[in-house]
Amino acid sequence: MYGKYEQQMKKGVLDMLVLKLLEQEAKYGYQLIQELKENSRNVFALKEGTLYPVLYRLEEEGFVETEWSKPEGKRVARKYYRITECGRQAFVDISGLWKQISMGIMQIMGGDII
Amino acid sequence: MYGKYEQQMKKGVLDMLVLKLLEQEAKYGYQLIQELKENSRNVFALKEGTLYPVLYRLEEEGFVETEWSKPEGKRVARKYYRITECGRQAFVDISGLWKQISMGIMQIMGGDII
DNA sequence: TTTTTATATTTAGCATTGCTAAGTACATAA
DNA sequence: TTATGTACTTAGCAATGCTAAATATAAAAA
Repeated sequence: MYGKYEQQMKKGVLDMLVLKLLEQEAKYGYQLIQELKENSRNVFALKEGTLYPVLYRLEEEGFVETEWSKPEGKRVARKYYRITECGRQAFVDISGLWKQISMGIMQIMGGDII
Repeated sequence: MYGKYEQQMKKGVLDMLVLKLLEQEAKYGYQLIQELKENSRNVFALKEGTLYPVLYRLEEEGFVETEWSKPEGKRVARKYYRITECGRQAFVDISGLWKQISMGIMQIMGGDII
């Protein structure tokens, strides 16, 4: 019914969420999809066609670096994404922005958001 | 620097914020711009070219109705926007969606958002 | 009277990004 | 030999916030 709002509201935060998950250790695309879905309790259940373009963008901007590797016993090779120093700084700045904006929203929404 | 993220993060919430401000009483465009800016402490400082298309959309979707009126002593006529019953229901649903999504974000972000 | 200013609305066109949908590739299991 | 599960890629659409500029009017200033 209001699906278009859901889509729009997610804009701009995916980069931040992916950087967050990469803060601890390098991960590959499929893994990120699973973790986003689990950690957000199904709110961010992305299709591949949504996540991979995010990763390519992050790489272009220099926020992550990639490396192919095929762990033994695994079916196919995986492309691991590792956050860069630049990416860590971006994460700090972008999440600061999100704090600011979500505070602005809460101030307008008042009691309607708890 | 990260201005594009700011722009994207605001997507989808403007409709909700405008409906929230219209919940109490009918208001006109310029007034909404000022209130959004003040209430959000400068986070949502919209140009006219941003707000008016939002209002037209809300009208098309039947969430608001409009009426021109020129209060005495005022310079120009104003177009007042009044929320409809349908708009009130939409507000409830859209703000529910925002709660859900922002909760999802917080769950992934953990301590980075407080 | 004429010009300036403040108020208020409208519109055109761009950039970004989440989505659907489809396709590729390969190793293991049936 | 075929089917399945894992993993990555790409094309193209839809939605919306932004910049920029134009229009209109009445009150105030010159």
